[in-house]
Amino acid sequence: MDGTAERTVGRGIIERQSLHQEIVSRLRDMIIEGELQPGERLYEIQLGESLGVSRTPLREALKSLASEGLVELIPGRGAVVRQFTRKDVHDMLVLIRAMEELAARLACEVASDDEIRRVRELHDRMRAHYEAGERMEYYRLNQQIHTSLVALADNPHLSAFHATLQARLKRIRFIGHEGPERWAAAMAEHEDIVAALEKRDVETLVAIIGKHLHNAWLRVRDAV
Amino acid sequence: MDGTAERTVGRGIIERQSLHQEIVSRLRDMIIEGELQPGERLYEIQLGESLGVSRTPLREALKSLASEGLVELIPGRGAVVRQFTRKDVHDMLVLIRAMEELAARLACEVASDDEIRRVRELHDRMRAHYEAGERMEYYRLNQQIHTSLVALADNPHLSAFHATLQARLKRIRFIGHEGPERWAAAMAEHEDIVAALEKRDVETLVAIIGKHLHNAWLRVRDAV
DNA sequence: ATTCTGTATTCTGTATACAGGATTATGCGT
DNA sequence: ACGCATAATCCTGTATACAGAATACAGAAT
Repeated sequence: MDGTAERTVGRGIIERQSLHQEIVSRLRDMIIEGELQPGERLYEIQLGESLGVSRTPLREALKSLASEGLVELIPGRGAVVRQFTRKDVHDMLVLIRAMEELAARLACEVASDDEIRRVRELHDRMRAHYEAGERMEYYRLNQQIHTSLVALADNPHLSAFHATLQARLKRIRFIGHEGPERWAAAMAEHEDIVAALEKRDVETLVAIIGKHLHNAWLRVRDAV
Repeated sequence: MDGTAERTVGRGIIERQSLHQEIVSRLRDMIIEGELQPGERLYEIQLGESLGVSRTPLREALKSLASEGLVELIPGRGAVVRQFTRKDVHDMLVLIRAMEELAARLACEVASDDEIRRVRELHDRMRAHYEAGERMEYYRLNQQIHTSLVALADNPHLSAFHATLQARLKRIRFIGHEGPERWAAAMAEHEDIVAALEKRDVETLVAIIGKHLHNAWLRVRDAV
C-alpha cells in the first residue's frame, strides 16, 4: 500500500495534527476497543503495514503509549498490550476517585454557572440515551461528563492524569455496566452528582462521587 | 565518538537496562538538574552526539519524555524543554497534595510496622543532614521520603503518577527551600508527619501533609 | 519418547539516507 | 538604511538498511 497517499487523504489539506499523534490515537483506540487484546504482542512490521506506516514512527508511538501505560515494553522483545490485574483495576479506581473528588472540590469553587449548565446539558442528553436504551451513546456521554467535570476544576495536569487513567479503565468499565438495575443505579448517581454540582454543595458532591466510584468497583470487579 | 564502545563500557557485561531507558533517564536528569534549561530547543543531531546515540533512539526517548510532560513536542519543529508557569506549579502542588493525602490514608491502613520503621530511618538520616547543613543530601532524602511514603500505600499507579509529578516539580522545589527559617519549618513538618504515621493517626497525618504541601507552595511561589 | 544442541529464521534495536518544511542569510529594490 | 523576496542551510519526519538478539525448528544423543 502507498502510505503517503493514504496519509494525505486521511489528513486532508490542512494538517490537523501530527502523524505521531494520529498513530498514537489510532493505537489507543484499537487497544481500548479490544481490537488489540491484552497480552497480545505487537509486531512492528505487521502492525506498521496495517496502519500504512513504517517502523520508525510506529516505534515512536509505542514509546508514548508505554508512558501512558497502555503498552508494556519488554527490552529486546518488543511491545505487548498491557493487561491489568484485578488489583490494578481496584488501584486505578481508588486513584480516579481521589482525582474526581479533588476535581469536585475545585469545581465548586471555580466553575462558572455557564460551565455547570453545559454539564447539565450533557447529563440530560445522556439520560435520553439511557431511556432509549442506547448503551453505546450513553456510555460515550458518561465518559464525557466525567471528563467535563474534571475540566471544571481548571487544572490541566489533573485533567491529563485523569484522562490517561480513564483510557486505561475504559474497556473494563464498559464491560461493567451490564444489567438493568446496576445501570439504573449508575444513572441515579449521576443525577445526584449534577444536582449537587448545581447547588455547589461540595460535601454532598464529594460523597456521591466517592459512592459512585466505589459502586463502579462493585460493578466491574466480577468482570476482571 | 564511537557510540558502541561508550555504551558497552557504560552498561558493563550484564545489560542492566535498555538503552532507551538509559537515554530517558539521562535526559530526565539533565532537565531536572537544569543542564537543559526550560524553553531550550533540543536539536536532535547535536543532543544525540553529546549522548553518543543516533537520532532514532533519541527521538524515541523524546516521545517518552513528552508523555511524561518534561518536554514539549511542536510538530514540524521538534522538541523543547517544557517550562511551567506559576499556575502550572500551583496546579501540580494541589494535585500532588491530593495524591499524598490519599497515600497517607491508604498507608495507615496497609503499611507494615517494618515499612514505617524504614521511613523513620530515612527521616532520621535526613535530620542528620539537616543539622549538618548538607542541603543536597537533605533534599535527596526529602524526595525519597515522600516517594517511600507514597509507596506505603501499595498502589503502583499512584506511585507512578506521583513520581512523574515529582520529577516535574523537582527543580522548582529545590529552589524553594532557600532560607533557614523556611527550611526549619519544613523539617518540623516532616517530624510531625513521621510521628503521625507511626501512630497511624490518619486525620492528623492527612492534615499535616496538607499543610506541608500548602507551605511548599508558599515556599516556592516567589521562585517561579 | 524426550531433551539437548546447533542452525535457520524472525524480530528488535540502531544507524543512515532521503524528502520536505522551517529558518536564516543574502541581495535587490525602494 | 530598511523591507521584501529569493536562495541557501539546517532541521525534522519518515523510510530503509544492517547488526545482533530472541525464537523456532530440526536432528542427534540419551
